[in-house]
Amino acid sequence: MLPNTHLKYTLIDGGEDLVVLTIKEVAELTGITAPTLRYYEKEGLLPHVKRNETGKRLYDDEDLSWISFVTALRATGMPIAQIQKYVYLYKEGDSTIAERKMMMLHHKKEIEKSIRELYFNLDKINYKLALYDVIESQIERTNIKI
Amino acid sequence: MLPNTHLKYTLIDGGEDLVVLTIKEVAELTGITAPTLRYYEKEGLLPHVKRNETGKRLYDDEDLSWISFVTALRATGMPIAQIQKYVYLYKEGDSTIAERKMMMLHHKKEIEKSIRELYFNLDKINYKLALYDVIESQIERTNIKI
DNA sequence: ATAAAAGATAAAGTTCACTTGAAGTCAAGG
DNA sequence: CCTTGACTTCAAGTGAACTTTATCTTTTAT
Repeated sequence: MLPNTHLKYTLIDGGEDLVVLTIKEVAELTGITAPTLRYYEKEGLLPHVKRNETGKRLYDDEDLSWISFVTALRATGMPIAQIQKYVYLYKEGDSTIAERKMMMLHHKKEIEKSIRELYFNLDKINYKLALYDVIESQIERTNIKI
Repeated sequence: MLPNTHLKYTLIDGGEDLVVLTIKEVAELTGITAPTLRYYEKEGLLPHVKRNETGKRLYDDEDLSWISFVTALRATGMPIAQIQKYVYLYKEGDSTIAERKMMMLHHKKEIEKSIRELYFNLDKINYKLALYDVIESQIERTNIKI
């Protein structure tokens, strides 16, 4: 028996054992559904996800990093198309580092703008809540029961 | 000639002059397109928008307040359906004040959660940017030209 | 050995929030 | 007068991001 053949998801790669996960395990781990993982991959958001001999996806550490990164970009409102472009540049290699950095700088500014706008609008909600507090204290003072 | 008949958009209401705006003017003022204003009204997000004799919309101060409020709710991610519910409760009258306040408190918490999540993901982007800085300084040290 | 579970692809469907188009009415300017 | 532009309604269309369905293959468990 060859070493590690009893371990379902272990590959030998340059003498280094790499644990790989099935799509189901990644879905449970990340909270992203399997269909969405397949969709992201099809759209080119997840480069170099490997397959086993029969075509089933196997996710390694690097894939998990990509998923985490893509999730952060999505959660901060970056459109799929822009992430697509970023991954395309990444695949182009080191000559695109400057452009990728620019994209991230720009996105950082966008996130900061979103945060500022949320605070601004939160103020309006807080003002509304303050009005409700005034109404409540008026009701108390006048002894009106609801 | 009756007073004010030369002013297109002025009504006399309880001795008080109220300036009212056309949908086009409101669109320019708020940045919300006329179709969206109609859509919001149709969906019940804007109560008591008046019309002139021929059915054209006329927006007064109170309508502008509602638009501003609805805009703040939308910009902070409240779905149309929930704003609908809020306006429905508003129309029900004072007996729904407690529930409306609860909705706003809950929404405030959601906004605060969104802000926390944005900061959390902004950290990841900043980490990525830091990596790019490291790469750049490496390039400088080794005198590699791109 | 075989039934059930898990994975694959491709295409169609869903949801949300608008946006656009079609067709008609109304007011102002040349 | 009559054309132009701003309004109206209602219905259909759009785009983004998934999600679901159908059909087929592979793996796992009894």
